[in-house]
Amino acid sequence: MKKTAPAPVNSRNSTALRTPAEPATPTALLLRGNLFAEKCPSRQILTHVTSRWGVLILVALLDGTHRFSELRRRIGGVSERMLSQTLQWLEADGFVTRTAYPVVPPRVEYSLTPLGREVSEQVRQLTDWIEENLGRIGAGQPADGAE
Amino acid sequence: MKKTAPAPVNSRNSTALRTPAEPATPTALLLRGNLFAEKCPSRQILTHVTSRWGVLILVALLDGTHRFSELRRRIGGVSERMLSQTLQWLEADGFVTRTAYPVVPPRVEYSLTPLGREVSEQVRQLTDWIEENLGRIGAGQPADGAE
DNA sequence: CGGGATCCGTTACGATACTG
DNA sequence: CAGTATCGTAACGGATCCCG
Repeated sequence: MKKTAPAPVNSRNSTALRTPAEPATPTALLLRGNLFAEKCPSRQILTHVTSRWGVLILVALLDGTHRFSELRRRIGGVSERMLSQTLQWLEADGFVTRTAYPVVPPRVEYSLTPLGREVSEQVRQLTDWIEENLGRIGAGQPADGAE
Repeated sequence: MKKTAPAPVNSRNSTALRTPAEPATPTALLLRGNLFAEKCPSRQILTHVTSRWGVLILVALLDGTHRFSELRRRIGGVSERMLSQTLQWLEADGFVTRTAYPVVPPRVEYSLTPLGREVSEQVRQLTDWIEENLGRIGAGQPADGAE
């Protein structure tokens, strides 16, 4: 009997991923619980999760598995480059699962891990708050129209 | 009777502040409730709140008023420029109150507005989650040591 | 002396084109 | 369809100067 479904490949060859900034400073004090410490691992994670597209990706994946192009279409304004990059960060952090089906045309699906679902819930609470309180925000904001 | 305390000046002259990116796209569909729409106001706010330093500033201000230099010292790695810039965003959004005392040496204090306190609480829940679950994060991460 | 506006180098970002 | 490579642009980060 032959395989009807191609064996999906999870993750890629674990290419070492680094966060963009964080230029490394002398004092390497790892204050684990201190978010404000520059070298704290939590800062790294926070950078990924709260990155411009990370937030939207996590929230988007809350309603289930999505393909690359679906995410791209859904998240307005994201470039392929950044979508790919951010997904790799989140995958390396253990928040997102990447499943590639070796078919043609290629099919890659992204979904949240149990851990990822937890963060996403937290992120979602934040975004929900913002959307619900939009009317109260920006009192006195110059409404950027002119440069 | 003369004033014992100098009159503090709240906010500056409302210099028009714009977010860095968001290059303006053709379709100006304002889907108010849709975070994924590029032009949605909530995206603007989200960008400020989840910006690299915005998160840390909001959390830092949760325990009360802080001076500029205090924030700078507390938030490891932030430059004066970015701290100032981010504070201006948050002020324009109505999250942060800037109070400048016309004394010498100058004294400027930043604190959360009631609205700002609400977002900060949301942000805090996220950062707390990250710190508490650090041990579970990064399973399989290549532990980037060399480049 | 504290804060932020300016100049300049570095780096991430966004768009396009190309590969599997 | 799902990315990676390359390049131009613009934001970021640091140092300095200026103002109060």
